[in-house]
Amino acid sequence: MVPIKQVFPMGVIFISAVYSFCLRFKWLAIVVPYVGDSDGTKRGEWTEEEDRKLVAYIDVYGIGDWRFLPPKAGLQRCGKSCRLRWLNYLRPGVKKGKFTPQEEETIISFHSILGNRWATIAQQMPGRSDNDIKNHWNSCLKKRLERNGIDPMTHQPMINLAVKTQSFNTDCGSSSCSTASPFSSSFSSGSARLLNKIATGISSRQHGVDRIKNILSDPSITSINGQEEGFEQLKIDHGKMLASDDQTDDFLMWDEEKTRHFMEEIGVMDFQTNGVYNPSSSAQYGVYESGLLDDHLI
DNA sequence: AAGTGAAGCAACCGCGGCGTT
DNA sequence: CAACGCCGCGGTTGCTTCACT
Repeated sequence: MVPIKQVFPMGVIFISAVYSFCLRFKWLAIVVPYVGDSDGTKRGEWTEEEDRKLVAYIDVYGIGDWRFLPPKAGLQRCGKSCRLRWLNYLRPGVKKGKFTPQEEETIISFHSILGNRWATIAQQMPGRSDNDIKNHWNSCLKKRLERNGIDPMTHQPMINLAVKTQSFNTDCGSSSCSTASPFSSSFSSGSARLLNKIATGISSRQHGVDRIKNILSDPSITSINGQEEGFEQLKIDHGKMLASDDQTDDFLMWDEEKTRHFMEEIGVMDFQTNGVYNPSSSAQYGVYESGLLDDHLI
């Protein structure tokens, strides 16, 4: 008879070994089934069987009401999860694998105009889902731009912004103002919000893809000068706001009127309707023109 | 060989817009 | 016109893989 003192540690080791083994080979889902929500809907990774069911159902009945699709298809998933799985993975023509340099260039170019409007950007890239593009941006392109001294939100060299931000931090006597980073998070997030605000006005559900293409092909914003003027004005306005004491997240303070004014200045509001966007002209945004994003960096 | 961090990817969550009642 | 519910979008999280030490 083995004393309990000796059995217990052995048992613990055995159980953890089994657990690790199951986890490593994804057998845990079988050994310990994931229950999911209290209503019985399953969550987590999709199995091949579930994929087959979803594809088979959509092949026959097409995409209808996502709410009622799961029970009809014999799936214990919520409609949202089915939709996501279909759009990002199972949909015919969906392109997997690495992004080509051309695709990356296209993403950067569109992002410089549209901001984080991933769905709109995805419409310009057949086969790529918005989730795919978003993931690639967040995990790769954004960091690459940052490494090369380009603010991924404004698509402008960060050096100027850094100087301005540092002066802001110097002016700010509050201990809450971080001086560790050369870039103010509030400015970055503010810029992002501004760009998204602008993009919201010209893209997605409010306006069609054709209209966005028109914007992108508009000579008034494709000219480097026009763009620089716009950002110069942005920086001037930003500087003015920094001078004021009571505004830390300046761009949040922009109302619709001010945003519209800025958009008019950079020529976004008064666009013409002709032409098709050409990714090869992405140098127009100054990113490549600056020489900071050379071929070897891509 | 083991540990650790970065990168990549899949999926979930919460919110806002829009259509319907 | 308000309330409600669904859908789509963007942000975020968590897991796996890979590279490096």
